[in-house]
Amino acid sequence: MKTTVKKEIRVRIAPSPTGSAHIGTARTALFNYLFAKKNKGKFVLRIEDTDKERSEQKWTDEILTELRWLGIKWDEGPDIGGKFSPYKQTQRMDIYKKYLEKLLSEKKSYYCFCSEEELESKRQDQLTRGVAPKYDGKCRNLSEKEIQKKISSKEKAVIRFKVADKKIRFLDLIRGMVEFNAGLLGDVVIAKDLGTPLYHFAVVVDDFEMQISHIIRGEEHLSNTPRQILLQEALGFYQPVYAHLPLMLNMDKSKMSKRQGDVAISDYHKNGYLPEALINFMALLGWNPGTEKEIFSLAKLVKEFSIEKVQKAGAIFNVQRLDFINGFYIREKPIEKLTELCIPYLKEAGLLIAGQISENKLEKIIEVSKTRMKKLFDIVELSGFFFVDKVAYDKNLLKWDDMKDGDIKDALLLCDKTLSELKDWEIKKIEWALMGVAGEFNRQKGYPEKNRGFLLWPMRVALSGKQFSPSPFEISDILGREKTLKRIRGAVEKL
RNA sequence: GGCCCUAUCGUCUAGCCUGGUCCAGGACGCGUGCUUUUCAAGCAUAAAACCCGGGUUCAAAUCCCGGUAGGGCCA
Repeated sequence: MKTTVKKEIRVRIAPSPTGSAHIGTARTALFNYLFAKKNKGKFVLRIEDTDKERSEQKWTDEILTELRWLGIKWDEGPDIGGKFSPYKQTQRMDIYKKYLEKLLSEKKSYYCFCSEEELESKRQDQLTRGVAPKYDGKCRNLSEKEIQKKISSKEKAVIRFKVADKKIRFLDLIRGMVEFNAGLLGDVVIAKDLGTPLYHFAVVVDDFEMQISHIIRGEEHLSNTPRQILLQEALGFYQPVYAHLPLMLNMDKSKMSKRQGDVAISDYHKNGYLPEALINFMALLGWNPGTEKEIFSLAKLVKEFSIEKVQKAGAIFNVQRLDFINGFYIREKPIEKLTELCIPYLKEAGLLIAGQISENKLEKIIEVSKTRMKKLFDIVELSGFFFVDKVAYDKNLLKWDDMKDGDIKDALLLCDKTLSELKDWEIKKIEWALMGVAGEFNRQKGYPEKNRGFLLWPMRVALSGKQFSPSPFEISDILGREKTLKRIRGAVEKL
């Protein structure tokens, strides 16, 4: 067995463009990227589009877009130097054909003429007998004559690989020694014909041709590994080093799926998760530096990463934790940057119309809202009331504690009066003025003196129309005198 | 069904290799308190776990064996 490990570290991810780029692809990409950068190696992106029917260019484009968004850069692959080949399988068919012919001529694989129905009935039979279903090797030893005859009479055929009946052991960087009994597998179909290789065959060839040194991929591929190793041996290839990453799981511990939440990277992108937050979160799903540090930039991850510290067990993709990390990164963002990021969401919601609001004011809005944001999209709900002319709300919301209706009105009238008399419309002055009259208001009404809610809650609701919002001072400051007074008077009229 | 992988608070995990410092540490979430007009943020604080059963040992989360459970792959 050749286990010549390549000196140069080269890793890859090999997504199929058959649907929206999956979050699992992002995680695998991240770990490959970290491993490559950590070891001064190369990270290769290969698009596996052997499945011609289901592969589409738009999905390839999406993979590229989302990986770029995440900041995971590949060193070789599509779009590097404007070239797409040699990393697109559909453009490499002659290579697969060459190896397929080699295997065939060396009798390491063979044409199989068994029909679907025949195989299916055998399978059922094996199942009912309680035996593991596997191909019985019927076409394994057909004579050259028989083969030629069947081919010339255009009988439908596939190409099978002779799977040796032996034990396959390999070292997995994460799991240690793993052992399989290949004999249980049965001869596997590696191509429909010379021009149509199947996944298991194409990966093996590509990984060799691209001189991949380490194959870091999801655990779902663990049981595919022995047959790939056998194929490598048959073709005289070296054996790359394997590392199988723990899976990302649904809440019920099954493999992450659409049914139970978002699985497309673009879903997270669109909802306003920050790439750095998603990266940080995903890295910590299955990896831990062994310290109590939890916030890592991509660059820091590269520094600290080591594949030995990767966990073996699958990890539940806990959105609550992602939200926390995302909120953390949002709060850390410089305000100009954060504003820039929020603008598309406000525009999309029809709240922000170009030129209608000054940049400075917009930044203030984002600033007072950001502690409540878990994701960028939240800004719409959080700050909508700043952008509209009239706020709609139930008048019962104006009531603080056990306030009487008349008192709510008086509170609002007092706010109106106090603010109307205010000379400079500045946040601190607004606050001082209102705080200055709050105590007296409570005394007159017989409310506990220090509970300013009796004055401020009705005002805050009048301004925001919301149960939760920034303080009335912050809102007044941003809204400006005219709008503030208008909203307060609007509330009075409701009562 | 067969094969393989996995197993520490509800969740992500530290500790396990090199047994004692672990009546198990951190974080999210949840509870409480402080701050406070609200919510959020911030700060403080509580509750919360070694899958089970044997063994080895003076001593086991840590080593060994056997179960159990969950997951993946194959079809």
